[in-house]
Amino acid sequence: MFFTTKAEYGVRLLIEIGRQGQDQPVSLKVIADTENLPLAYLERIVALLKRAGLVQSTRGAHGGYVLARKPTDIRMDEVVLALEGSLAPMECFVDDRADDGRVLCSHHDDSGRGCATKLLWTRVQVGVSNTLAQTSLAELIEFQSRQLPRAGERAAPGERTPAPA
Amino acid sequence: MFFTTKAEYGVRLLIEIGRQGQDQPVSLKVIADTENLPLAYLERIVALLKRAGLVQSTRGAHGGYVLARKPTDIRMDEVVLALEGSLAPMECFVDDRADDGRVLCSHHDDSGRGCATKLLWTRVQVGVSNTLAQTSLAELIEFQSRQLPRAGERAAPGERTPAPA
DNA sequence: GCTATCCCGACCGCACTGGTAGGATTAGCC
DNA sequence: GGCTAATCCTACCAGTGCGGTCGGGATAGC
Repeated sequence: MFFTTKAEYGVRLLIEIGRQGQDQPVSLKVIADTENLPLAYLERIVALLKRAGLVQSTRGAHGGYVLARKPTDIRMDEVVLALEGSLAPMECFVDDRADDGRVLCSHHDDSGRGCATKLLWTRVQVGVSNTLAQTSLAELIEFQSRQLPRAGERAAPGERTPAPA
Repeated sequence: MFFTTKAEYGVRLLIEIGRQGQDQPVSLKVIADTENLPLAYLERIVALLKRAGLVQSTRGAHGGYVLARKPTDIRMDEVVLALEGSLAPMECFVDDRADDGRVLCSHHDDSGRGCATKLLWTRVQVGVSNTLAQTSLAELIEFQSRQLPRAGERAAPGERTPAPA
């Protein structure tokens, strides 16, 4: 597994904000309750989303968070990048370059050649990035709403949707 | 970053075995020296590759490892899967299912519905898997050989290939 | 002023990663 | 038969980051 719960919780946060926050801000407490997630931890995660300009906050009573943009304009590559800090599939591949732009690859810096593994990880990173970019928050909100027809509603016990392949 | 050095070192292992081991087995010592990697650690990594049937070993003096198949028949999704244990992008997504095949998702097991995040991580996993599957060991060996024209040879000091975009 | 909420830094246990140590086993070779 | 080169195996260890908690400060509605 390579993404942490930051990505999981953060995406859920956005989905819930999108679903419940049409007109007024959504408090973390509500989300923590409905999603059954630790509030204090969510606070730290939503800070990442705010820093990335994906949500806006209102302080004080009846405060909370709203999406900074329309859900159709929020792509998941932005979101995951904000939450995880990087989409690089390998340590030696995170974007810390030398001043001249050369990529530092610790195990080949003596020869200075482009390593074959770099080719591979580049392809992976591009693939992940493209995949995430092709999913918008709006799509996930819509998917979620199909699963739970109305906000707060819950499936009747025993009536479980068969896993959609 | 989400792959560990196991994947990095393991892929390099295979490349070196493929490059140097046309006729005779390649010892880990040689690889550890040429790639400047810790021998004892490589031992544990190559064990993963052997268990997955990607390499074969010969014990004793002049022993070492050879590829179990032609490099063209070794796809990187197999390799990374063997090394990392899983390609699942999320913990709640690793393939440990209930007996009936239901996927366990810890945060939604009370409602039992497919979560929207699952949709997202599924796409990512398929994307990564496809990307890796489209790269064969042969391609990486060839790439590496272009960088270092002959085995053991090294670029003249100062003559550095410009990073191939 | 009370309370709900965002905000922020410190702290903490745990698991895993990356790596080491030491030895057992196997096999070529003189 | 010994020496040596190599695979194999288990245990160990330090560091780091993850997931989570705690306490408190700032802010705003009522």
